[in-house]
Amino acid sequence: MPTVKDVAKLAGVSVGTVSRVLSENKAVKQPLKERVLNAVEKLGYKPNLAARALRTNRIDVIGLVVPDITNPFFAQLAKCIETEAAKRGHSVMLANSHDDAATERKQISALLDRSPRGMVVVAAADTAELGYHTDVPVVSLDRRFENFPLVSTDHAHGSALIADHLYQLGHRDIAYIAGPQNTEVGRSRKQGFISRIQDLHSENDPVTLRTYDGLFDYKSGEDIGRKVLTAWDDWRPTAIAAASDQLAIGVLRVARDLKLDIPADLSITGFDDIALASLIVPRLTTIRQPTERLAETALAYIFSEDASTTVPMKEHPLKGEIVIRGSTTAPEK
Amino acid sequence: MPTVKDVAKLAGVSVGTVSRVLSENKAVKQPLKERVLNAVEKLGYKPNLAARALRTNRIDVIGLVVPDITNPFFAQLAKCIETEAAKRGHSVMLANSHDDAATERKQISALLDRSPRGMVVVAAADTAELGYHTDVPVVSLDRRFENFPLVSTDHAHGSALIADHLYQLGHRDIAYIAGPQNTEVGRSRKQGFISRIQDLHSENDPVTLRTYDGLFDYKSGEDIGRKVLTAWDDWRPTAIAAASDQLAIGVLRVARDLKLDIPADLSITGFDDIALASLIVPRLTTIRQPTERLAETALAYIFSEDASTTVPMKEHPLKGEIVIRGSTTAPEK
DNA sequence: CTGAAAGCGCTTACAG
DNA sequence: CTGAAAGCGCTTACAG
Repeated sequence: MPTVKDVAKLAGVSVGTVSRVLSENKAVKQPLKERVLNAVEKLGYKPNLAARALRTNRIDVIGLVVPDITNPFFAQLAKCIETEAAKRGHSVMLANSHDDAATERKQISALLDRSPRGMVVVAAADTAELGYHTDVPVVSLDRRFENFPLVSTDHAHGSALIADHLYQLGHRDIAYIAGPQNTEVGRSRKQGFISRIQDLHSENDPVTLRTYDGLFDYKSGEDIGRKVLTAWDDWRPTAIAAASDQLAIGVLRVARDLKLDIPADLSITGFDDIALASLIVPRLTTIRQPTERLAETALAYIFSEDASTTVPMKEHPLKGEIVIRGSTTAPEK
Repeated sequence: MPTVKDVAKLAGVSVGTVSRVLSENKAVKQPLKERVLNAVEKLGYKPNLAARALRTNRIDVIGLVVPDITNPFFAQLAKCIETEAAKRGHSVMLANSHDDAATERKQISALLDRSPRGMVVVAAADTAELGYHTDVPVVSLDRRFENFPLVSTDHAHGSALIADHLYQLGHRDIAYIAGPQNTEVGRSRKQGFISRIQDLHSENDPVTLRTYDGLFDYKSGEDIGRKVLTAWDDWRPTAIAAASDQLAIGVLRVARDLKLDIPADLSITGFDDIALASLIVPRLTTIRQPTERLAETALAYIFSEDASTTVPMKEHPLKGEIVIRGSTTAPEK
């Protein structure tokens, strides 16, 4: 592998000049610059990234920690982060926390040890405190990690869109299956839904809402869905709003087992718009998270001055949009 | 950040000794070793990975290039690779090739520039030649990249298991939806299926098999499924075997649109056993790929002597197993 | 068994 | 505008 030295020799300049040509580009005059570039070309020179990293104490890598890359939403997010990072010539280092605080901590410090340019973390649900003092800019994505700035969708807003949609269709008996209440995401989605329903509710035209807390996964959807749907002698919702697509799909599954016709007998909504949402039957009405913009915003922060100057980031959550598909309709009279 | 120097000073030894304690461990006598370890502890010393990389020309990182991390099977694979790498103290650098040869090439050389310990690549479908000459051990996973050693499932074997299963259920009119025929995976699965059916076929008890070529994705399943299922006046399969779960799920979707009862009217099978396969209704009969063992084998190769000595790897594909679920049953008389 | 020293390949003040 | 030189933090022959 050729080094700066080889390039310098071939171009008849000093290594400093080679280095300058390869970076600042200014300063160096045209004739020299050209000779260097030619030598680089001829030798197929590629800078040794480790040496550069040692010198500059910085590496063109973004660390990314997600709870589970197998979760379609996180995979989507990871893909967008990778794309955004690539735009800036950075690679991404991926680790799974398995939604476990201890593993998360281990993974984060493993990545931090490599002194990446920045760090994006989608926090584990049960994240614990662990006081980092690092120069690496860290940003939370989707779920807040510690008290690092958070880039996320406006969950309450998304939930309100769903509430509006169901209300407008005529639903007045609604069940809400919430995500884990030890997560900000779970809480804001639930809160946003409840408070919009409260706004819509009136004495003349009352809305009955029952909420159930679960996790974000399929299984939770199945379990809670079964509970809700087999207690019909008591009370019967005409619509179930779930805090995630995976929950919604779990509910859908149970509903089908129970021979219900979706959406005729029961409307179902999700949240996230994972790829699968439009592949199941019926297609799922849901909230589309702006994943590209989330990734873009997270990386923009990392590369911004603010990240290094400890200026707290202005957090303005990004709006999602409602995607109305076949899983919702007006309730039967 | 403390350095070896600081540790050495505090422990009253030379930096060489510190380094030795941190690596070889042998050689250094107990009393000194202890002092060093104490100093490390007290200072919270962590080695500078860039410096180490510069010196050893090696970094504890595995590069991983997949066509699309959003594809559930690749996500599964990535997760297992990450887990295996972590066991050996390595991090994973992830890149998506978007199933495009040019992007793949770019991503691979970007990762190679960082001189990782090894490189795992799940090739893009339309991979092109690009003659790498690198010291980094490269291994192909699932789909062969160039002529690097391949770790994969025995696709033909898996397909044969499906063929056996359908035949034993009594199916004699079968459609096979193949994956892309410009990929080894697509070809072996198709070939394995066809040849097993040919073995089963006899004059007295003939089997009719029609094959259709597509991609591995949902959409292809929908498109081809529709074509096959709406041409029933001509010929009617009682079972459709698809070359991937995603294809199968696409077929399932169309079948439902056409008011078919699965499996009563039509049996459907997939391949891969992605998480989704057991979440849809009905659950999908499919071939489970041994993802953990695939990841394990790929990394074992990278860390083996063979990888550096250019000894060609013995490629023995790993057997998958059939998972029989609700999407298959005996055909109606 | 341990220390002193060289050197990995860069970048960047410092002169001129 | 360009060169000579120091130094980033390690590891590893080389002596002793």
